[in-house]
Parts: sequence; structure tokens; C-alpha cells
Amino acid sequence: MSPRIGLDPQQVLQAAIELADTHGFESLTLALLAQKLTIRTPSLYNHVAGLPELRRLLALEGLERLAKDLRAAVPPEAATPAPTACALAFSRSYVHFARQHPGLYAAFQRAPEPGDEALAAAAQQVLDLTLLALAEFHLGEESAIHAVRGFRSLLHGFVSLEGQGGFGLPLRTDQSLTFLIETYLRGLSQLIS
Amino acid sequence: MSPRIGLDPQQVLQAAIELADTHGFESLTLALLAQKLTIRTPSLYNHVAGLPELRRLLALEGLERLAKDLRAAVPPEAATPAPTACALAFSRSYVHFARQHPGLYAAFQRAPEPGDEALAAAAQQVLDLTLLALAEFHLGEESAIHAVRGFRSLLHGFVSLEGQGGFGLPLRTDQSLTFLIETYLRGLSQLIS
DNA sequence: ATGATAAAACTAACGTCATTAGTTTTTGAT
DNA sequence: ATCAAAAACTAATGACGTTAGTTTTATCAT
Repeated sequence: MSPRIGLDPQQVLQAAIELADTHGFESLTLALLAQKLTIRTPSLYNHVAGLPELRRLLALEGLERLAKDLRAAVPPEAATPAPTACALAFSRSYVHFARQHPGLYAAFQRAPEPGDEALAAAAQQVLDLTLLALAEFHLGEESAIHAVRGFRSLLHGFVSLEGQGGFGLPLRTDQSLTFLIETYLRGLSQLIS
Repeated sequence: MSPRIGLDPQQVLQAAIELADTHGFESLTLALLAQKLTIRTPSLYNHVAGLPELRRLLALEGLERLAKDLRAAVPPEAATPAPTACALAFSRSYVHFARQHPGLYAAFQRAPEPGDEALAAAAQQVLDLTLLALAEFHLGEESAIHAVRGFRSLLHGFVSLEGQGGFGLPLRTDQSLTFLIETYLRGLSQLIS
């Protein structure tokens, strides 16, 4: 029933993650992955359905791991001193993940195939956590949607620009991040909803 | 001195832009471009040094066109009623460009080769205009850097998420954009520098 | 122990792409 | 008319993803 258990899915995924994080997501190729696993490229098809599927698995894993990190950063019921504390912890965790796993982060920055429920659910998880991170602002339903969209935009934009070296010298980017978040949250606080 | 003037550089670039904008930047291939120009792929090398160079030309053209649009949106010396008016006009122009030219926009979202002065200059142009858009807030030198980084982050993030369908239903994304910009600018106004 | 089974490796082959080398065609200036 | 050079072409190579078909080998039932 189980002859020749050579590679388990975790090994394959882990190797792919390492390659994506070091060489960049777009440089992850089946040939490279096979080489790292010391097998021939076609043998990979015993473990993964192809390059698109491998990328999808990376996206899924990335979203799961990010969600896990964010959950740890945003305790479900903790009473935080200021409404901004939760959002700030969330932001730091988000950015930290993207810096630590640039390949994994890049993996889920693409439109999922329509009908991919697992991927959609994983993305929804992150979305829910983002909503939670802004809960203490007690926004209305409509405002909350806009606020979350904005919050995601600014976090992703920061991470994206920083990752491509778009800020020139990497000097004080952490201060820039704090400035950005605090400015946005200050604006949120002033909102007369 | 000038035998066989078949294709001029503008035609090649224009065709590449159309392909990138319709099929996506990453789907732009030399084979596809050659097909559109009804020549064979190797003949393209008479006009462009290769795929990386073609992409670089797209990035350059994209930055130039964006800068032109932004310049039109942000009149150099106009006295605007509120400090936010200028930044808002800038934002709308920026987002409009990205929506109209997704391929061209994607072209300059990558780290330029070190030492590419022309590309760096084009990027600097856009950066200067962004700085100008926030000038009316009269920020200090340090704050201005952070403010511009934040502004770019949020604009790019919004455009990026919207482009990949990251907002779910494309409902009221314009309202979300306005909300985002106004929230950030409100936060900027409250800054005690 | 042994042999059947099925997973997982392999080789061979194909199509697509970028790229290079070398050849032919065309056109404008002489 | 001719000549030079630009711009097209064909042919070929190497990387990649993918499929088909074959061989190996670990495990399970006997």
C-alpha cells in the first residue's frame, strides 16, 4: 500500500519555500527545486501537479503562516491600553513576516483562480484578523470596510516598496513604517462617523 | 546610410505597451511581440537588445508618462484652497494611470539594475512630484521623507491590491480610495512636528 | 523468505521561449 | 547600376515545463 516513500510533501514544500525566499518567487523553477531535492525534474510530478500548483501551495502556506503570526500578535480578547496598540502590533507582525519570507509573501500576491475555495478561505482568515486589528476603533460597517482596505493597502504598499528597494537607502525604514501607521490611525481616530 | 527603415522604435514600444496592458506585464514575451509586429522573433533584436532591455524601456516609458500625468494634475505654483486638494488630485491621477496602464505600471515595479541612471532619474522625477504634492503640509525635512514614503506606500498598495482583485467585489473602490487618502492626510494635518 | 504491487524514481521526447550566428533581402546614397 | 548597411530571414542551442513510457524499489500479503 505504501511502497517507496521517498519524499514527503513537507520536504518538497519546505525546499520550495527556501528557494522562493532566497532567490525570489519568480525565480523558483521546477528545475531548481528538483536539483535541490537531488531528483530529476519529471520526478517532481509525483509530488506536485506542476508549477502553477506548486505556486498555489506556496500561496496557501504563506497565508496560513501569516495568519498564525497575526493571531499571535493580536490576542483575541486582550484589553489593550490604546486603540492603536492592537493595530500597531498587527502591522509589525505583518511587515516582519514579509521581510522574513519575501518569496512566500510574494506567492499570495496574485489573483487566485476563480473557484479556489481553500485559497479564498485562507485569504479570508487574514482579512478577518485585519478587521479585528481595527475593531477597537468602533467603526461603522461601511467605514470598517474602507478602513480595512486602506490598512491593507498601506501595509502591502510599504512592504512591496521596501522589498524592491524603492525607498532608496534602507535608512530608518522602521521609523517610516511607524510614522505611516500612526498617521493613518490618527486619521482614523479623528473620523466622525 | 539608412537602408530598410522597417520599424521605428516607437512602433515597437507602442506594440509592447499594448500587449503588456492587455495581457499583463509578465505575459509580454518577445515571441508575442514579434507576432504582433508580423516579424520573426530574432528580427526583434534589430530593435531591442533583448527581453530585459525591452522591460527596461517599458519601465522608463511608464515612469515618464506617469510623471507627465502627475505634473498636469499638480500645477507647480497654483494656490490651492486646502492643503489636501493638491495631494488628492495627485492621488487620483496616480491611480488613474495605474488603472489605464496596468502593464506599464507593473513595468516599473521592480528594482532597477544598479547604475541605471536614466531609470533612476525618471523615478526621481516621480518622487519629486510626490514631495511637491505634500508640500502644502509644510513638514520638516525628516517628516517629509516619512510622509512621502507613506504616501507612496498607500497609493501603490491600493493600486496593487485593486489590480489583483484583492478587494473582493470591485464595489465602491473609489470611495475606499478617497477614504484612505483623506484619512492619511487628516493624520498628517494633526502631526505636531 | 518471497513475490506481487504500487509509488516513485528514471529516460526520452516535445513545444515554447530567449538568444546567437550566419545568410539573404532591400533600400537609399553614390 | 552598384554598393553598403540596416533589417529581415533561417538554423541552431539551451533552459524550461510537461507528457509518455519504462525501470526501480520499498512494503505488504503470503
